[in-house]
This record gives sequence, structure tokens and C-alpha cells, in this order.
Amino acid sequence: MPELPEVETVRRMLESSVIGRTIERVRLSRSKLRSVPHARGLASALRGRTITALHRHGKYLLVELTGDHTIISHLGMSGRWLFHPSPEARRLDHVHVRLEFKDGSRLWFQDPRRFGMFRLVPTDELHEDPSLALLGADPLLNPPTGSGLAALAEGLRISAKLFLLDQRRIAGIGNIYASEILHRARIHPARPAGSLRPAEWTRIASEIRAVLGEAVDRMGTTFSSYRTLWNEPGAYGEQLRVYDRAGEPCRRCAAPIRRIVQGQRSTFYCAACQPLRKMRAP
DNA sequence: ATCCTATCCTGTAGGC
DNA sequence: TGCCTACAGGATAGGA
Repeated sequence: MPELPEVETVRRMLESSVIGRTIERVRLSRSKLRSVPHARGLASALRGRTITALHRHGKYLLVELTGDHTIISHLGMSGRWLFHPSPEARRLDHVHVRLEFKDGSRLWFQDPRRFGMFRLVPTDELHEDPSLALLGADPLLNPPTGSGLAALAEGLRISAKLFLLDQRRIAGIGNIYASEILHRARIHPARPAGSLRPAEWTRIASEIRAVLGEAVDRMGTTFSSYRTLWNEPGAYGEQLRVYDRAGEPCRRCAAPIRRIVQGQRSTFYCAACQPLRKMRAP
């Protein structure tokens, strides 16, 4: 479940290690990713290009190359970038792209579940790409405000949780951080997004910034397969307040954490800290 | 337009 | 031990 903090962690590591390197050899695996429309000719199109910059929008990683082309990459559920793959990595399954640079260093893209993406597009067509064109603002580059979120949610009946997951409104929040943000903001995940009051959106905006920022500082959350470019786990998992903690005590009030399903996905919350209705003043 | 559901895919965990 | 099933979820297509 790589979300914004995990992708940003990988982006920063790539930025400090592969900029200026020139692709000399490309090997593509036969088992193709779901989203590689330019697979034919991809290897020859990559060869000879030098990496000039690394960008990110939401969960999309953008690798800018010389010759006005950019790789659009998404980690999907289980995607990983590996730099300097170790000798035992030779036996890794599902390595879809192997890049070898002129200096002999190697960068691999692996994705067992194949929900990821690896596409090469002309840079001037980047923003017309169907995956990127409809994305909402990135909360790290454009920190959300309460009034901005309230405007986006006006009249919507979808739940607050599904609102946060919708990449067309805010780009980068996934299932883990959506639950964490709502718990910290003390908002019940099933509240209709259009029914939240301005003060509640202010809390959500503030917790989006806080949770994502802290998760980036800790190099993301390793729940199952995510690893950094150096194959290290992220440390934010220790900070999780509700995700995957059904039945365990809330860290704020000790009430048991509950699990519900929204949009065929698990949501975790504390019924005491995140009431559906406003509680009467004592 | 908004909302909802099914689908893609593989590794892993749990039941028996 | 092995077999089977259920589950995990990011994005998207298609239907209501």
C-alpha cells in the first residue's frame, strides 16, 4: 500500500542517487505490467537517456529524462524500486524493468501484483495523460486548507473516508492514512463529506498535513511489502493509531478499535473518539 | 454529475 | 504436511 509518504521516500532516494545517470541497457520481463501501453519499443526508447529530475504527484512518480521524455510510474499495491540490487535479488520474481546505467549501477522495478505502472511519455504530453490529468492537488506540495476541502466536499454524500481516498479531489492519500487522519481529526469515517462543518474540515486539513509529514519523516509505513530504495522498512507503522488494530484499545481513550468496510475496503476507527453524532456537552 | 460495484493480480494467512 | 478459500487494496471501467 504505497501511498504518498512511501512514494515521496522513494522519490527522494532516487533523486539523490540516480540523477545524471545514463541508461545503457534495458531488460523488460515477458510478464507484462497491466499498464505498459508502450511496451513495444520501450527498451530502445529508454536507451541513451539520462535521468534529469524526479517529481511526484500524489502516488505517481515521474522520472524526467533527457530527450523530453518522462517515465510515469506507479507502485500500485506491491511495486518496488531497487537500486543496486543485491546478488540474492537475482532470484526475485516479477522484476518487470531492469535498467543498467553507463557506470554499471542498476535500477530495477519490481511489482508482484502487477497493479503498478511504468510508462514512457513525451514530457509535453504529461499533463494530458489520463492517469495524471484528473488528479487533485498534492497535499505535500499544496497543503490543504479547511476552507479548500470544504469547497471540494460541498453537496457530496459520499463518506468522509471515501472522500479522502478519491484521488481526483486530493492526490496521495490511501487506505492506511485515511483512517489515521480521520482518527486524529476525530471524525467518524461514515459521516457524509458534505455534512462536515468548517471547523471539522480545518481539523482534517491540519491532520492531513501532520500525518503525511510525519510519515515522510519516518520513511513511510511498511505494512506488508513496501520497502525504501535501499530495501529498508518504513518506521511509521509504530505510530499507527487505528489501522489494522481492530479490537485493540484506542491509544487516546482505550475503547476498542472497530473495523468496518467502506467501498470494499477496511476502515478502522474509534467509536468513542469519532462519534457519528455530536456528543452532548457534559 | 455523483455514486457504487466489479475487476485486475499474487502472496499470505487461516481453517481443516 | 498440504489443500483450499478468503483477504489485502489502487485505479478504473461501466452501470444506475
